[in-house]
Amino acid sequence: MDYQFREIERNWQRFWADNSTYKVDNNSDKPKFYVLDMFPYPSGAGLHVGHPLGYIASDIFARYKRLKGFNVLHPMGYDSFGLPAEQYAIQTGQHPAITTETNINRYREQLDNMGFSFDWSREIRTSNPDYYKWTQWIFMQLFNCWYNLETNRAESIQTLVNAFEREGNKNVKAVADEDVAQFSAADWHQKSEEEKQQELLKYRLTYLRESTVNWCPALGTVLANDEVKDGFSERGGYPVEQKKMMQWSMRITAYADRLLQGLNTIDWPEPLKEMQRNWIGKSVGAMVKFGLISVFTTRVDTIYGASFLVLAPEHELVEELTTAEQKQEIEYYIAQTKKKSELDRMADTKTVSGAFTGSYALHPLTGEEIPIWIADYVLAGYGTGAVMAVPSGDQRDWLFATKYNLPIPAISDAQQNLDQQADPTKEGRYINSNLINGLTYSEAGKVLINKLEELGAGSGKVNFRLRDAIFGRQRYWGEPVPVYFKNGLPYLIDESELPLILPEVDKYLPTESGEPPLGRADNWRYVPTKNNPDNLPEGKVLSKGEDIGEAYELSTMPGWAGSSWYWLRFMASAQDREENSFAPQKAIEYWKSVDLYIGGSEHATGHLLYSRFWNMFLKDMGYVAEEEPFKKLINQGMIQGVSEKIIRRAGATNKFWHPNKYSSTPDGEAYTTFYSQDAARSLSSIEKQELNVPIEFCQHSKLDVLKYIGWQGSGLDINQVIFVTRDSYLFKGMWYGFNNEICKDQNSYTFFTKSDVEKMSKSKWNVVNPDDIIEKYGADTMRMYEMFLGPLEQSKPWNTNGIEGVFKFLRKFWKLFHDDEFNFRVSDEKPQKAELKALHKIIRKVEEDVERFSFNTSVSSFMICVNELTDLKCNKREILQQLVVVLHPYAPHITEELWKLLGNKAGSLSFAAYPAFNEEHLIENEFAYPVSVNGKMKMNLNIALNLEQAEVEKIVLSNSQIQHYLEGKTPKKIIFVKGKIVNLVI
RNA sequence: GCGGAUGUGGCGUAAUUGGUAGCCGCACCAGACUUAGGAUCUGGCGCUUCACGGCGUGGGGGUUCGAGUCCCUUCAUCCGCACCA
Repeated sequence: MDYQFREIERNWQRFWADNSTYKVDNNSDKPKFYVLDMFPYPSGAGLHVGHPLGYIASDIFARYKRLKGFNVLHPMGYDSFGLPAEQYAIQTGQHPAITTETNINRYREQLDNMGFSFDWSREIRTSNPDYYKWTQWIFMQLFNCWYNLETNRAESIQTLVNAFEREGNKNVKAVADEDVAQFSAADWHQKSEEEKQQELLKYRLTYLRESTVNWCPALGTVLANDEVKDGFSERGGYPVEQKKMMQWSMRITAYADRLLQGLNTIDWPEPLKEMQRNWIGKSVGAMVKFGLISVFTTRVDTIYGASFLVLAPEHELVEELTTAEQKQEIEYYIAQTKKKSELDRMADTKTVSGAFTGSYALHPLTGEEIPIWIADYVLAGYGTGAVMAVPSGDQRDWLFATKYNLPIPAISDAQQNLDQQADPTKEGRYINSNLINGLTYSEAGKVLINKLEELGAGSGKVNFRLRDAIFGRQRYWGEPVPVYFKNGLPYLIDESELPLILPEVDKYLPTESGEPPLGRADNWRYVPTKNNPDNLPEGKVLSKGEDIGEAYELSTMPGWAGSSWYWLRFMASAQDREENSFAPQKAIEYWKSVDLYIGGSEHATGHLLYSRFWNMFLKDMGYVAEEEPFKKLINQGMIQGVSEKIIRRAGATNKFWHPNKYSSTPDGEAYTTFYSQDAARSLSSIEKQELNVPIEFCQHSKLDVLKYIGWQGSGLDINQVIFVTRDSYLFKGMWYGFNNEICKDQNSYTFFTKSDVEKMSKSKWNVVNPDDIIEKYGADTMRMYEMFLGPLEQSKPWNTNGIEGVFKFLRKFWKLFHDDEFNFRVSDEKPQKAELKALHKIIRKVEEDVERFSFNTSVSSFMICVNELTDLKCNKREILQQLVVVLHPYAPHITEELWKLLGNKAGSLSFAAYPAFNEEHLIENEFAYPVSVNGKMKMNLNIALNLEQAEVEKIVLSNSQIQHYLEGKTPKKIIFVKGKIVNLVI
């Protein structure tokens, strides 16, 4: 039999499943290794060839590590809560759980097709109650904790209550809401229960607060900052506006510094770390009080140049500060600002505008009165929403001062051209700066901060750009928040009552009164078992609005909740999940953290930041073993689609004209024609349109015109289509005169298409389905080809054209060990030197490549290896036995089959030891290596290794490169190491 | 505007990390076998030149015996952030 890849692959996939080959145990003497993929959201479109790229890479690594003797955890699951299933539910009424289930089954089928070595016994779905039970549980832990800056970790809220009872909050150093007022122990004791809860809410790590949120009216929900791109929602691209709402938030800002510091301890791509650093946005500066108004500045040294203050139009003091005369102007300006969309405001960064409030503030150091303005270049959301304007040092302040004729005092002797622009220099010495006159930048800061602290007018302060994460979503298909309300205050349900199951609703839309969809659920009320002796009798169902119990929270958790801890759940084996924890402590101690995480960089400021945050919190609580969840991270590049387009004259219908030789149609406008790309260029004046054609009709930018015409989507009638040309020789196998012959039954016809790299999408007809590729070439070929395409981390377009090369390689490999009748045949003779050399070259190469994730070069090397063995007509058992192990991570099916044919036990390859590399087999007769002269310079020397020393010296002396260094002298000494020259002394 | 990355044949890429630039594959060309080839095998394939040779890693400059690789400068493309005080 020839290489029957489909049969081989199906058999092995069944074998692996039937034997649970890749089920992993939490108890093992072997060293552990945890390889994780970013689990997918199961969308309705299924997987295209771009999706598995990362999975293939991680699978190669996981299989490689297994062969190397590691106990490898390599799980997979589904991030199955999310918007698309809900949007679909709104349109069709189909329950999102059903949609999700269908999609998951489809995903699973596709994933199984590719021969991945996932331990499916550990599969998770974030929308399953036994999973989200623990998502809710973590939410509760966060709610029950506050962040103590003294110990720099999260602590139980009880320790905070104790402190309040003992001495109030004056010595409490916590990350908390900004509006916490000081109170004593006595004050605390006087507070009512509600007031106490109200106060504690300001400290909890999940909290409810009125805050400005990104509201997306089209989606009917709030969005987190990372879910908004350029003023539009990431999903769907709907406009997003700012709105004040009562919202759940997570106090991620408490971890800002640790999230920043931790980046230095993990092996992640530098660009991704940089993105997180920018997102966290730490800036070190000072808080300064100008009377009532606090400002944040990173350049406190420029304080003497502050000639006015600017507030954000939304600043809370604006109304108070506005004088009667200025009222109209200020109100007008605020109205104008509101009208400007987020986009306009971002686009226009060149001009500044503002209005004077009429009030003045006292400069804390000079005591001078300086005017207070408002302007929209100051953001309400950053710092204090107010800045001290230093026009000589900041370009925006300079523009503003110039426009409104405000003073621009120089503050440094190094500042230049202040009439042209601001000069933010840190050089020179300060002038006009009283306290710091004559000092340099590095000296000034301390002096000023000391003085400000002494005056009680300011202090050093670190500011972060990172905002707390909005946690509620006004949607149905998400985890219910395990909270009920009593007298308007949130309380946790009892832990024993988890999971709080998502209720059924009649529709997936907001209620008439504008509440989230959960407002439609009957009986969505908490009946506290402890507090309420009249607990509901069994079986009793409350009708809507019936007043028993307390109202549950109506919003659900955001999409990122379930994915912020899922790698921990995988640590629990299937039977461990019965236990009363998200994962047994023993399992967590064993697996610790993810050793290799592969996924897209689009999660840089979302998932990857939230996950680190939750992990750090759980570390503080002692639930996880390590501070950072993902030790090494690799971003696989995106695989884009290549769409093929034909260009035709607008309104063209049935007639094809091959335009290569002519610049106009045979009889002018009467012809409706399709043009090639080249023709389109030369005919740029004619109105034309681009049409996507299905890529399966194209190869190497050539369109199979007949297939295209026969395709329904072309809208053409094959019996009506006419080809016209005068250049009959252009067309192989057919002749078309100028006489409009009807085109039928022709084999080939060359029409070029224009290729564009775009995202894969149905509407572009450029989606490549992995199932089709596997059907035609097999999963092994597809796996290797995806790796062969280029470096893993690089984005690249998918191009099916080259896949034949990889396919040929596998078939060649197969045939090498089969005779002409396709019987498996190996020779038991001892391998020759050349054969061993080919083998050991690939052993070393693959080991090096896999360790540095350079999978593409390995595939090339495999091809070279098989070419060499083919030339040697090598079919030695000993060679194959080892070669198969090396190739296995890349092409698991064919290698398992050959392993079995070699007489090994089926399935034992998966854990066979990796063959040892032996350098002796690689020693070559001649090679180049670097040599130094006087221990310094290096040059390359080609020497036959088995020459006598004297002969080597002869070569040295005749080498022109070396002569250059010897300057005509004879070397005094030639230093050999292991028979090689390494240094020449002259 | 700030930050990051990338630039090598017709195409995807490779280069022992400063040492013969272009491995491997696609496409293309020629040949063999064949009734046939969208099968298989063999050979060729950076540009230029009949040839010897010359020129070549976006452009310009530098360091070095030697630069795709290091330094400076410039251009182009992509990504991220964007009035962050």
